[in-house]
Amino acid sequence: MEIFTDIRLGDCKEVLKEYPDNYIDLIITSPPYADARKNTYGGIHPDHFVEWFLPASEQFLRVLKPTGTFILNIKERVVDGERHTYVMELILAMRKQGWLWTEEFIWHKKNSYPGKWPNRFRDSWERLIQFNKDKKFKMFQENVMVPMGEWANTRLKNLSETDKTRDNSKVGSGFGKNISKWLERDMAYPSNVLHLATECSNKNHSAVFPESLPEWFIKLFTGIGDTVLDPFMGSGTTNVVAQRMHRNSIGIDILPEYYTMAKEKTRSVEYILFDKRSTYGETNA
Amino acid sequence: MEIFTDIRLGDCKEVLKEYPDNYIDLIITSPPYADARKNTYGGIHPDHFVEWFLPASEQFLRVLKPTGTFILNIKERVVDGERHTYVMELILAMRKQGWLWTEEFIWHKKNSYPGKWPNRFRDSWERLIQFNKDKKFKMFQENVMVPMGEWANTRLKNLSETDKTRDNSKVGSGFGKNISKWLERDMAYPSNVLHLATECSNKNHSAVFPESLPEWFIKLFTGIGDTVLDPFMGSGTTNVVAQRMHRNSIGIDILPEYYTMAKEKTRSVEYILFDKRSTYGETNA
DNA sequence: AGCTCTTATGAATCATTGA
DNA sequence: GTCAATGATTCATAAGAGC
Repeated sequence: MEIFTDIRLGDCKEVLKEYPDNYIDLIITSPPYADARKNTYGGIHPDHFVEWFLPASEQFLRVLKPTGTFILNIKERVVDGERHTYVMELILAMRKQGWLWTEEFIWHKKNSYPGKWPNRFRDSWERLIQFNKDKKFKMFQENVMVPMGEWANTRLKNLSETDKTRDNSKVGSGFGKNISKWLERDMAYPSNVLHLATECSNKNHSAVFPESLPEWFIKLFTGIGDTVLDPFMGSGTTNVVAQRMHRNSIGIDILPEYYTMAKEKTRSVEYILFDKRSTYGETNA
Repeated sequence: MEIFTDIRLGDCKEVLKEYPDNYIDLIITSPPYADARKNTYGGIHPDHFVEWFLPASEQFLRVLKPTGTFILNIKERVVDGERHTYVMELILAMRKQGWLWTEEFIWHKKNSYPGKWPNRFRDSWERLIQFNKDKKFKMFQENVMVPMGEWANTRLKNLSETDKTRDNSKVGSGFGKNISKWLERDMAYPSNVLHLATECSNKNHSAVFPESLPEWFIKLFTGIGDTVLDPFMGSGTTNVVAQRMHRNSIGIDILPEYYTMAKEKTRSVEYILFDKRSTYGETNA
């Protein structure tokens, strides 16, 4: 199967006009946080973040399939001792635009930036806000099941003691079967809290997002051959991961440096995959 | 030192009118979630939650000291497949009332109940929203420091080798003193993500809140002899904890069952403490 | 190969200084 | 006075070095 990786230079709200309606399966992105990257993106002021973002999200709504999902990674900054309200205002405004606010995942950043301040602790979480066009959307929960670690040992033991008794007393019933399924299972569905470390390498890019983050959502919301969009791609992490997972992808960024970097990274992955395929092909096929 | 525990029956926005301005050091509460406890509290519809809450928060703002803090434990419900927006609307409305939205802590509920739904995973976090009256407020960060763990031992040893060199080269400087402080430390400041298990006992109360939750915030934001308020006390967990920690406390609930239960629990704690004191007194003093 | 040990650094925040 | 730049603070992770 052929898949494509479109790396585009330009403003996403303009570039996306070239794409048809209901075309994308998953949009996942981390826009430049308000005022956070003044040096690289020119600095959107927190007070103007919503009006800046809405024309883009309007295009996202148009190109997304009705069964598709939009995951927005964002966190409000502290401004003058308070958390700014632009994220909440954005969610309210996007609902008026027609989006459904389905869920909010928490990304717990285990290795958050150190520091000590008189009024607050280290900020070690970010929002992963899920929007949809329709109440019915694609979700492949079984693809992101996690091994039951210690959690299982303590929790399942407790459950099993009570339930095994009931199991014995109801031998042959459907209930018993359910319990045994539970016991045999060594994988569990995750919750809406993700524990991932930020990546410490990759000095080139100012907004590093660990590969496991897009990977998780691509597994959860798309199948092979589906199409993923990152409208603020930065160095193209999402596209690299999508390519590796055999998903089509589109990445857009307004900065030439990022465009070049992402082009480079996705190309090199192609080569690597090609090399591996040929190497492995000799021994396996 | 004498401390008091006031358990009151009534509507908090009315009862609080009896208390003076700038009187409370910490307000911590978990209001009846919109529509979540229809059977016990009469069910506030999500669409009317904000207008229902604002008269109460106005009183909270009045009775709180300028150096005090208000911690609101809340999570939006899923209504018709979407997360409802009443929490965000409440934050925006409370800021207009004069509150500062200082921070949002995440309570990660490690043992949230397992379950499976077609469109979402287990909800294993809640918001702990911090509001203040003033940018300058009391905070005793050192009271909630956490052990650094095994890993810290190795790391600190490693650091010391590098830093001792620097120390030697700058003998007598303030820098050297800093390093020695580092070496002696085995505790680290926490972040804004709290990992607590929910309590599974206490089936009587419909909004169970583990004792460690009020305990953490009482340690962080109050000293001995300060006054804590829980305006939707439920079974009185906050007051029991405050009493045990030698803080004055006020608990208010509109339901006679909770009033009675909280009266009972705070009284029995008094007795237990008294018993312990007399018993231990014989052997120790 | 598998360990342990070492080092660099990540979407941070606040107070102070300078323009 | 307002706004921008600089310095101080200090935790968890992974990549790299060493054995």
